[in-house]
Parts: sequence; C-alpha cells; structure tokens
Amino acid sequence: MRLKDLAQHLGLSQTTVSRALNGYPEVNEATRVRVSEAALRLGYRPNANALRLATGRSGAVGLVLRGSSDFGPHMTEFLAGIGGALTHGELDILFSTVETYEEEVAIYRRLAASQSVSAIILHSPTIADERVGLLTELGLPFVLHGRTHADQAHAWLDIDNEGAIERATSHLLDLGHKRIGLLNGLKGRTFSEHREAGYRKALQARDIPFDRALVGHLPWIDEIAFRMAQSMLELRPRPTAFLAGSMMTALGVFRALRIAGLTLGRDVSIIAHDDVFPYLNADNMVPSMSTTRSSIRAAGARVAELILQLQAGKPVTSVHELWPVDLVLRQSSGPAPAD
Amino acid sequence: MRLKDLAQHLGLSQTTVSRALNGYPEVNEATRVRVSEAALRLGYRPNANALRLATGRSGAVGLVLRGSSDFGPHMTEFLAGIGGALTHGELDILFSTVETYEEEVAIYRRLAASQSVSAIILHSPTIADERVGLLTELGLPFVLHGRTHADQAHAWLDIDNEGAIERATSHLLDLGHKRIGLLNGLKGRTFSEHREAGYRKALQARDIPFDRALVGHLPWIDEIAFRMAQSMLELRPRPTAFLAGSMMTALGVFRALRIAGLTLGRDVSIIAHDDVFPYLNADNMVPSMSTTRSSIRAAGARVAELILQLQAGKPVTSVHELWPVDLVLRQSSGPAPAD
DNA sequence: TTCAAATTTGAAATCGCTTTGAATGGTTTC
DNA sequence: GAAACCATTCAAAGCGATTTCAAATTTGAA
Repeated sequence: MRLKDLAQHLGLSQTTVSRALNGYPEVNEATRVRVSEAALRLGYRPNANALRLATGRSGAVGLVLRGSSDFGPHMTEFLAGIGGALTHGELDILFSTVETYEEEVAIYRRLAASQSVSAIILHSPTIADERVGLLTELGLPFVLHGRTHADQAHAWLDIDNEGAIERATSHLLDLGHKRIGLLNGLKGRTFSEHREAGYRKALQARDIPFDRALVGHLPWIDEIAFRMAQSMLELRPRPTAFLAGSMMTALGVFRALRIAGLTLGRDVSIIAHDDVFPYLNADNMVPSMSTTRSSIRAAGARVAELILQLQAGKPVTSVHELWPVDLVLRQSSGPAPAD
Repeated sequence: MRLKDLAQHLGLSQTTVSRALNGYPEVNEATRVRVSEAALRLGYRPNANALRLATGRSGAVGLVLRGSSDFGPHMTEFLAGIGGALTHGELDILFSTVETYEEEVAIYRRLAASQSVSAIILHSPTIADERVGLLTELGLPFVLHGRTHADQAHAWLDIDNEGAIERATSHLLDLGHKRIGLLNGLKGRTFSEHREAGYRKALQARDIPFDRALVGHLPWIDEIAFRMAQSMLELRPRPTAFLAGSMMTALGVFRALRIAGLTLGRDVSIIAHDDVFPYLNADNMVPSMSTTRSSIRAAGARVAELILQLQAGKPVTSVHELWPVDLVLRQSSGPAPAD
C-alpha cells in the first residue's frame, strides 16, 4: 500500500493525501477525515526510507557500544531508559558495537557520511574526550551522558558525582571515620575523577590526609571489588568505611567483610552508589544499604528527550543538565568503632 | 558529497560511478580504480536512505525488547553477539522497547508497513508463540532464538536444553542424589519446558518419582533464587542437589547453603547452566562450579549470521540449528551424602 | 578495410514520499 | 457582471541512489 495507491483509491492526488495525513491546514476537513479513515482502514504507513529521503530527516539516533567494557547492567538500564522514551516518538535507535576507538571513529564517520542517523547518544566520556570534537566536526548533533572538557559547545546531562561523594564522605567523617576506602570507577573516566575530587574535598575540609592506598580504580564487578576490599582490609590501621562506586562493588565488599568476620554497619561502614537496578534493591539488603542514589534509567530517558529537543531546534548551548544526587542513609553506615 | 557531485568531479556519469563502486563487471578497470580512489579521497558514502529506497532493501534488522523482563545480563550478552556479527556487515540494528505484547505487535506492524527493517530477530519464545504467525503473515523474515510450536515454517537457532538437563540430572542421579531441586526459568518459556522435560526424562529412566515441590520457576535473579533455595532446603528429606537455571540463580543457592551451614560439593551439589558471562567465571568460583555451558553471545552472533544468510536468499526451512550443550564437571557436584 | 561483436559509457526511468507553484471552482465585493 | 479573493486540489519537480535500455567506442575476424 503506497501513497499512490491510497490516493487512487480515494480519487485524490498524492499531494492532498500526503497533506491530509501530515496535518497541513489547507485541506478540507471532510477530506482529511475521509483520508485518515481510509489510511487507518487500509493500514497505510509511509515507507520509512522514502519519507526520510524526501524530508532529509533520518529518523534514527545512533548509539555505539564498546564490546569490551560497555555491556553490563549499567548500560542495560541506560538503554532501557532511552528505549522507553524513544519508541513513542518517531525516532529509531540504531546501534553498533565496536572493540576499539578507531572502529568507533570509523562508525561515526560512516553514519555521518551516509546520513543514517540524525543524532548520536554519546556516553562514558573520558576527561578530555576527543569524540566531542569529532562529532562536532562531522556535524552530527549529540547529547553526552556525562561530562568532559572540550572546546566545542555541546549538549550534556550528568549527575553531580562530586557533590554526592563529597557529602557521603563528609557524613562518614562526621561519624568519626578517619580511614575511608574509595572503590572508584575506571581511571580516566570523568565520573571517577569527579568522585575522587569530591572525596578529597571532604577530607581536606577536615584536614584528614589523603592516602593513595585507600583509593582503587576498578570496573563494576563484584569479584574484583571483593579482592580489592580484601587487600585494603589488610592495611593497618585498616579502613573503617568504604565508598563503593556501584552496587556490584558493594556486594564484593560485603563478601570481603563477611569473610574477615567483620560486621557491616558496626565494624565497617559502607555507602554505595546506587544506579537503581530494579533487581537490586538497596533497601532490601541485610543490612540495608546506605547509598548515593540516581537512576541511570531515568538519565537514559532524559537523554533521549534532549535528543528530541535538539532535533526540534533547541540550541546545544542550552542543553546542560546537572542532576543532584540523593544521599539515602540506612543501616550500612554507622559510627566509627572506638579505637 | 552526493553521487552526482562525485560523478561531475570525475567527468563521468552517475551510472558509471555507481557501477564502479558497486563492483559491476561492465566497467573498465582503470575507471574503477580512478573512481574508487576519488570516492575514498573525497569521503563519499551513498546516502543510506536513498540507497534503501532505490534498492528496496531496508538495511536494518529489528529487535524488540520487553522493558520489564528482557533487559538483563543475558540480553546484554546476546546483544553483544548480534552487534559483533552485524556491524561488520551492511546491516544496522534497529531496536525498540515495549512493555506489553500489544505494543510489540504494534511495533511489528509498523516496521512491516513502513519497511523500516528487512528482518527481525525474535527471542524468548513461549511454547506456542503467536509472534511467529504474526511475522509470517506480515511477511517479515525472522530468525527465532529458541523454539516454539508453530504451523509456519520458520528459521530458528536453539540450544539443546532438554538434552543438557537430562545429562546433568542423570549425572547427579549416578552420584546417588535422589532429591534434586530444579530452579527453572519462567513458566511458559519454551526453554523452561524443555529443561523440565529433560529433568523428568532422567528421573523416569531410574524410576525416581517426580516431586513438584522440588521444581521452581523464577527469573534469573540472585535474590529470588536465594529465597527459593532456602525454602526448598526446609523440605524433609531435603534436596541434596540443585540444578540452577543460570549463574545468577546459582549464586543465590550458594548464599542459601552458606547460611544453612551446608558445604557445597559435599552436603549439597549444584550444577548450573552457564551462559558464559565474561565477568562471571564458573571456573574461578570457590568451589568451582559444575555447569552445562553454552555461550549466549555466540548464539547472538550466529543468529545475526543466519539473518544475513536469509537475506541472501537461503530458504527458512533450511535454517534450523540445535546446538549441543557441554556438561563441565567441577567441584560443586559430588557424591550424595550418606543418609 | 569492413562489419559484427564485445566492451564501456550514459540518459532517463524508477523507488515512494514531500513540497512548490499553478489551477480550479466558488464567494464575496463593488 | 466582472474583479478580487479564498479555499481546495493537483501536476510535476525534487530527494539521492540503482537499474534498464540505448548509444558510443574498441576489438576482432573475414
């Protein structure tokens, strides 16, 4: 069923039918109704490619994932957010996987040259992420989830990692903790740097010296967090509290504490960052987990909305969102044990 | 840079340039080289939408995820497999998320009518999955990951769940276990039924009665498996072995055993199904985990390849793959304890 | 040298839609 | 009754590629 067929069927020109369906004002209301009904009844849908070719809008937003590191619960949630916000609109999600940075660059170039997508969702930035410059140069609009230093004006959405960790750290310091382990994210990622900055700020405010041995960089994997927590627990004096970068990290610390015979919330405190996974509820854990909380799914949904706004003509310079992060205190964080 | 521009630049017609780039035989070798070089140098890429309109091929494969249940480590791995196999080809992945079955149907209709995709990757089938009929009726080629009963001939790839569990169960029975808990997947899913069938077959072969109380249906979530394992451990006589449907399930059982003061591999045995997550190695666990193993990432990659073959004209009736499943015995499965 | 065949190139039609610019018919105004 | 004006509708020209069919050039054989 092409537009032509529908028009013929109705005894109208393609022009009129097209206009009727697209809500142009210069078409008779009676005709519009007749056309709409016929279209619905006959199941007419404009051919996506013809439509895109004619309008120049590509109707899809690109998302590139690094096979090695990007796949995981976080990305899954982020995807779910994007998907939820976008399938109701007219934009499709076109996604690709790559292994190397070179491949990623190649994909962006291809997407730009072939005009396959009208925007990109960029994520997991490093401190000075070259992809911002690249996409700008290619003329591909994009929204960055996270932040980076770049000369080019660009749209981004991030959570206040620095503020969150600063508050969490301050809270632990208030409780008397002096040696606090920071199980941070991968080195080089902006959010990791921001978190460390918040951590240092809080320490500095109380003149507690910064100890490099108490800071680790790791992926969000239970097992790796477990080992790192174990080795930190061997330090003397040993840390009495941990800041865990993710819930998976926290689970690893849990295990290390249990094996060491330490009681969570009494001997050692934990505050974890909670990205709000539906299947991993900080409140249901035993003991319940104190967290800095921000839904990564919500962030994904919002990024998608921002893409839509960008498409609608909103200037990139006005698309900057910094989300505050909740600090939710539960049982896993308590006063430091007496020496 | 359009084809027209490139042709003009070279002093050739669009026809010749197009042919040169697409490897048609009737173009002079010297011309072809000249064209190819210019295209590369000037960064020419055919406009994806124009190309698709002209050829009729849509250049994308659709993948629909249910927001509520499909997102998770398994889907992530599956996606990674698809992505890896497809980004090197000329097919893009277009994905949508839905909440309900009705929405999913609507999406397929839309994709079919608008010819946005040239094929679908269908997954997580139920025993008699209506989507097979729907897609057939819509004329959308697809490959099913899993199996279902359907009147329509269709392409599928599945692993031998029944055989795997039958072997695992038989092995446990050989070791003297008589009461074996089956922590199966969600009710209604084909793979769950197949696994139960394998389980029953093995029991039947030794005249061990089937006990409904020893079978549970659950999603692959650690926490839920934990609770179900706990309640099964309260049965008397209590099960001396578990078949865990996923590694997450196994982790839940681990926890339940530890809390119950039971030693894994001695008091209670486990054989888990391992979908091969890069971050969760059965071999590294303590004790190491006996598993039925089949990489879901590899399955994703293969499904993508099959889609490509389908596009190339391979008849659906010849696209049926049933993968055997390894049984890897490690420390978590041992002889049944003496009564 | 000539003519048919083979090789190489190009003009124009096509894919299914949007959109420009013109045409049609009916009202209103003077 | 003619002019001016609206409200509708349509024919045709794009969008940027592929592909059909015809034309031009070379080649080879007689």
